[in-house]
Amino acid sequence: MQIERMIRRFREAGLKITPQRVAIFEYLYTTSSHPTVDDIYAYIAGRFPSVSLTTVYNTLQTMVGLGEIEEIAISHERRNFDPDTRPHAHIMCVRCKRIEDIYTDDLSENCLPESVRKRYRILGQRIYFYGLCSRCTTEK
Amino acid sequence: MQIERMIRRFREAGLKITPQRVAIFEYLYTTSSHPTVDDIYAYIAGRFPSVSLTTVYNTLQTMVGLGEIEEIAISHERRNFDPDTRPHAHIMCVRCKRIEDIYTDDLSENCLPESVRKRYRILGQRIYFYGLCSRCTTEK
DNA sequence: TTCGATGCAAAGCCTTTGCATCCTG
DNA sequence: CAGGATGCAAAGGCTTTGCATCGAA
Repeated sequence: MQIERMIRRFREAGLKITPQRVAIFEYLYTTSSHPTVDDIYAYIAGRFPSVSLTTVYNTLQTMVGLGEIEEIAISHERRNFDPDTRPHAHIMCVRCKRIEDIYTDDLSENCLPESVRKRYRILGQRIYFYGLCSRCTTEK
Repeated sequence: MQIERMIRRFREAGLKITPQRVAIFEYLYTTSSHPTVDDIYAYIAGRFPSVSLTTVYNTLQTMVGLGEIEEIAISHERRNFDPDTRPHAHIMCVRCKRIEDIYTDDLSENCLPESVRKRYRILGQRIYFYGLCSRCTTEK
């Protein structure tokens, strides 16, 4: 299971397992969405009233560093995290800001011309779509 | 020319043409890069020492609203703007943060499955690549 | 002359930093 | 027991807001 995996991952990296960190793992891997720092903080604070934002920031940064979660830069308004590191695209509704995963085979690595590819060591890729979801198209 | 075009665009939209705004147009359309708010502010301030950040923010927001420039969300660290609104991708060096344009025919609209497409009115798309540029690979 | 645009200062967010204390390993 | 992790408060950036003044049309 994902949570056990993260615990192992942290241990192997010489990092300590704290109840706060475990709670963050739990939240990340049992929520289907793409939580923000505040989403995570709100949840953890429900279980550890004394938890600090600092801890949430630290842990998320550590997990990003381990390559276990990814930051989604789809919007400057918010910083969302994605515990699913398989290559996939995202679509955000510009009105309700909800983010949805898009899984597809064609992730257009191919759109990278040779001229660029030979001047970079490619480390990652992101594909974002923006639109109005059906709910927001209807409302008002 | 681009600057004249923007002036016309603003007039048509019932907006006023001020020297500050013209200076912003000039900077945007004579710089090949992907400036941040501060890049733009620094330039304008060189010509209008009294210019305020507020004016830069306002004008950029207005231009985004008119669809004349685009915000690049490739990084949460900075907010970059792109005066080139033709569909194209970007690649950022994760070390020096430089952003480069990538023009290519295959912009993988196709990677959007029917199941998603029918639930959204698609408004835009962004493709970002992350890598290490040759200069940064060599250095240090 | 009018109403939008500007500039300044203050307020607001979000994120990071410093440091003493805590607790995992 | 040692060193990493936590929590708190303060500092820092960036962006927005409010408001009086200015100036394009």
